Amino acid sequence: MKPIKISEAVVRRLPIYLRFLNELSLSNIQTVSSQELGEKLDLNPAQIRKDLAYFGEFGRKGVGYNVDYLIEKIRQILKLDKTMNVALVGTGNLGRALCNYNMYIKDNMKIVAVFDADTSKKGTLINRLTVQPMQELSDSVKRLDISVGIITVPAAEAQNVADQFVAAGIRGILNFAPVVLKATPGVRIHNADFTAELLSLAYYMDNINGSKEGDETQ
Amino acid sequence: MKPIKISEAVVRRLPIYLRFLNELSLSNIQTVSSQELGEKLDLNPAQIRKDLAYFGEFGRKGVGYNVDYLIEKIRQILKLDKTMNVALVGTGNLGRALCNYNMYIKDNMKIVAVFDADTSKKGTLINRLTVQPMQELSDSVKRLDISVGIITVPAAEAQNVADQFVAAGIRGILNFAPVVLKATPGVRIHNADFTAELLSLAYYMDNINGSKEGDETQ
DNA sequence: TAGATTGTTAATCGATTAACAATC
DNA sequence: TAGATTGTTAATCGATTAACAATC
Repeated sequence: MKPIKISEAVVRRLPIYLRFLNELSLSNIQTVSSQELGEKLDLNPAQIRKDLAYFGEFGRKGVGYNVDYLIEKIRQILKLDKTMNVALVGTGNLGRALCNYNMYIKDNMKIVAVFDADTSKKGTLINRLTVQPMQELSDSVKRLDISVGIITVPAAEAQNVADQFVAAGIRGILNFAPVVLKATPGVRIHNADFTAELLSLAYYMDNINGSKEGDETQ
Repeated sequence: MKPIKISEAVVRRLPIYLRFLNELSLSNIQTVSSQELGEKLDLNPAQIRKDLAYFGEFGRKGVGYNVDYLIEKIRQILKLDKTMNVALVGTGNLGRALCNYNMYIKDNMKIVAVFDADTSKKGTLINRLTVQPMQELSDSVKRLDISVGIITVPAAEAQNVADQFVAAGIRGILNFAPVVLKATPGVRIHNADFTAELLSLAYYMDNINGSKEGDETQ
């Protein structure tokens, strides 16, 4: 009832928790404290407790969190119980790799349709999916109940693809192209921007042990 | 001289600025204001001015920023003038895609060596690079002056690979595996974690227009 | 009971935004 | 000169951390 706004930072940490909890569960560990989670995930224990407390009282004082129960709860929060259908546009190296991946995405999402603007690729098979031309995108999205779009086209074409996704009624986009995309407010865009990660990595690398010498910029 | 600490958030925005400036430069646009940048990049103009001002006075009051000059400056800040050599471990779909990519990485980084723990892959060619066994990693890193490592192995093996990178003297790691890695303080780790992006995307997608109904968690 | 650990409030820290004098 | 826009300080906002009562 109380409409407490949950910050993005919090939501972004949930998958990190979930992953590690899954590891623990596989090792048959039944209980974990915020202290232990914090150590393993490089986070402050208080932050972890606070994050989880936004969604309910999942722990037991003096004991900690039940691993499997917490997994179940986080999966509910992230809506990983229901599967979502995904369309991917752009069958370059990265796009094809993602199609073949699929195991990772399987957690709750499944690529069910693949598109490419290059009509010469029409009909090509990628991991049992037939590459379709862009003209079929809107129809397929509706017919296959696709709610998420993945963009793996060159930067220059990404906004155009995003527009087509939005027009087709998609509600979430995972964008691998190195551009800032615009969409209507109802559509959520997440960026998987490893080129930016690589560029900013260089910034931190010249200083051997954290201190800089002779750098005019600082 | 004054050792002002520049926050991560600031450094992470620099590549975003750089990209858009490159677009402007290609369109022969010579000047841009923080206002225009803000509109295109969905950022507050004051934030952009503040970010840039950490590194120097790059703009002209009443005029704006000279596009090419700003590009040059940001490239200096991010150290994109010098090329860095990169090693990649894990020649699955994603690893191979990245090797074939390379154009994007070319900005300042070049994959010069590829490794895989699977010895049956030894000698395989990927985009003109020969897959090497892990035993050769340390030697190659030193011989080829490699300073960055890319990890595209399964989660379970990622920490082991990271440890080997660190032992070999690498100073920056781009990690694609869905785990939190530990490294010694001198080594910088950036995560390219699209599976986490995908998981958190689902969270935001059930609410058609931002308001939720009947959700017990909030 | 004593020890441990949560959930939560309060304190701190940091980042974003607003405002405006300086100046092109 | 008038209009525009920076660089920067101050105000605001939000997120992280510390602290501790509640309680298992």
